[in-house]
Amino acid sequence: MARRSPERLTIADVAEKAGVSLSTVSRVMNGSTTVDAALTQRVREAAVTLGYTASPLARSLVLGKTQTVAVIVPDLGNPTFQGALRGLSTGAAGENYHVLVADSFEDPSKEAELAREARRRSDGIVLCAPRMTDDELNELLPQISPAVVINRTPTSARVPVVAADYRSGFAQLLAHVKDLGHRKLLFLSGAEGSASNRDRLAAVDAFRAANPNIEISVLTGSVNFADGYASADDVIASDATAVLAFNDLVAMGLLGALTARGVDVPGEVSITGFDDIQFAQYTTPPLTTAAVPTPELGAQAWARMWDLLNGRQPAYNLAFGPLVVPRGSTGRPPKTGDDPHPAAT
Amino acid sequence: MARRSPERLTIADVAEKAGVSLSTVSRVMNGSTTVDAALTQRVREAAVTLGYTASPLARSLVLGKTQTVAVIVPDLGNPTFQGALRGLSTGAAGENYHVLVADSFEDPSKEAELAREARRRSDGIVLCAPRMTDDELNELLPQISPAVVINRTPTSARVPVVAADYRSGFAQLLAHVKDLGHRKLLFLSGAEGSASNRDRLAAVDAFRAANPNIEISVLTGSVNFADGYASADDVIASDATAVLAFNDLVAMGLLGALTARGVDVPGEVSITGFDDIQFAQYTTPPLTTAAVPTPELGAQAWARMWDLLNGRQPAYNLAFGPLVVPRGSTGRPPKTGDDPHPAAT
DNA sequence: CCACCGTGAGAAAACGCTTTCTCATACAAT
DNA sequence: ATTGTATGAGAAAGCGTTTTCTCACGGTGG
Repeated sequence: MARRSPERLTIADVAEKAGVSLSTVSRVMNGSTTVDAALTQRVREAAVTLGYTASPLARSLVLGKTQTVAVIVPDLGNPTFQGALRGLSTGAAGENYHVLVADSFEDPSKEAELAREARRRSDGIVLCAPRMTDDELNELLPQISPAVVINRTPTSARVPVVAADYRSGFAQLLAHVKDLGHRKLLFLSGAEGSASNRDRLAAVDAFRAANPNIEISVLTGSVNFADGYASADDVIASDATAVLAFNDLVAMGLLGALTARGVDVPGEVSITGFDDIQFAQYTTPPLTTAAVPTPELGAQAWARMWDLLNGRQPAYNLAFGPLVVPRGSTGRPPKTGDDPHPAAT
Repeated sequence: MARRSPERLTIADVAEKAGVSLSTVSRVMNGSTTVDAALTQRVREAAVTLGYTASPLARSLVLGKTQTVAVIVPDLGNPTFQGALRGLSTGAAGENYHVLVADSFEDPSKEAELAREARRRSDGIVLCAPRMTDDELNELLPQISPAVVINRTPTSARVPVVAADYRSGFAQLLAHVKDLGHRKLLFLSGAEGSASNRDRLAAVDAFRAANPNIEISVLTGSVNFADGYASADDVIASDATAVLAFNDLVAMGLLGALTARGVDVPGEVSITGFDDIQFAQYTTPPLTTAAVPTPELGAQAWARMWDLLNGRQPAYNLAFGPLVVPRGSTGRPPKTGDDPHPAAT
């Protein structure tokens, strides 16, 4: 709240100074035409010399809108959500909207309450809650409407969705390593029950069905650097020739650990990430990954929120098809005797 | 604002259901002891069955506080501010405070107005405004009090400051490359007038005075990847053997460009960054840099804001002395005939 | 010349809460 | 029995706006 020591400036002060009633000042400030030109002028001057601006709080209370949207993210440290936040913030700023941000710290049990509370302080919610259950989500969404959901599609609630198509992106990555000749794959999957993880697993299942001769094992629970780093031993123990990490963070952690152990990438093991965060191109070797335009995700989320706020039918749901960016971390598998399908040289 | 379609639930509804007056409900909700136990119970039950929670807006208006702090950052895409935002958000969440975030897009002319507007919607401002002039800052700070400033020290206004000591950090980096034997240095400086850039320049000046035999040239205006990448030609044209980039982003961009041109790092040119962002250790070669604990910066900023909000004397100002993390991107300079002080082999 | 109407400005209600003020009740003290 | 004092609850006054309602004024038409 603004300082109250120098007696907060109120609309009454302006009215007094201009010699008119409160109502007239309000009318002038809100651009009502039904005010005499001379009075308008007087009020304007009074407001300027006093340095008056209406209290957003009082306006919000009577107008029933806060000029604010809230974003719920599971982890502010995650580049994906940073990108989305940035895109959203840019869009909101363009319409003079403010952004309230809340970090749920990957705790699905907090997300709903966080969202409800944030909703009361804002005009709408942009929700990134990959780990919340479908039931919770379906129950929550009607309560916090208007809402826009990022990176998952609620089963029942009708709500605008902006997402990266993790399934198709992951399918492309699988095809990429298959084309390179890998026949023994390992997927370092993310958090159990995370929506985008389910999408990746769906791609794995489809791939398995289509390629019975290719073996894919799954190791679960890797979402960040440390997890990737810690998985190195398991990766080595499996004798997979290609490891598909849940995301770039995991891939980079794994890459670091493997390099430290003297494992050659991609000579002995190929690694892929996901997201194409700004830094993926600077690893050693540069990381093959699937590119997700996160700021655009945020921008599109804002576009839909803006439609909603203006009572318009929001634009179509959107799924960005990630593009595979082949870089140095993937290559042909090492030639070993037990390769059932040796690549033609 | 919450939905008004299903007739927003108000304190009057609870009062009616419990058969008491509004005042009593309010007293119960705010933990006043002067309410009969039986009534308290009735009110509690009514509130729960109705699912009532007081409107934060109305409370804010009458209480004069919003339970919200605002952060102004110059660029949400910059890892330094992301880290600070994260640390701050964590601290605020711990006290049930909310965080409003505004991105000034590196535009100093917007920062002041952004801060003033944000201040009116919050109880305090955490300001990262490295490029605002001292005069503007000194004028602004009293208007938005309580405020905490990150990464610069206002000349006149008395305000808590939490900062990384860029000068000492940069001095250490200079010493590091000097010790390696470099005698011809290049500083890719940041935005003219940025506070943390001035600090680095101060370190350069002191270093020059102390080491007249070492040549340091300065190239100005690099703050991100692209700038670093674009500076490659200038870097090659200067025949410096060590380049100190403004920050890790610039260093990584430069590194990428030099690698692409076939320049050996650190064989031909050594490179240092600044900040030690999470990704600096994954470049090729890993980046020598000075580590700044950005989340801690945010956490400490919150601690001071919290003191301020509670009318306490805020904790001492804090300057984190960054630590040099020597990695692969720096090494001994190449031996050339014109080296006046060839390193002993 | 009077009734009527449009124009524009002030008074007052509303937004949903907190808190002070006021008052009724009950109990202890004289 | 009567005054005094806790105790606890309701009435009402804000907090700073917007907006509806009301009304005064001056000009037009009959």
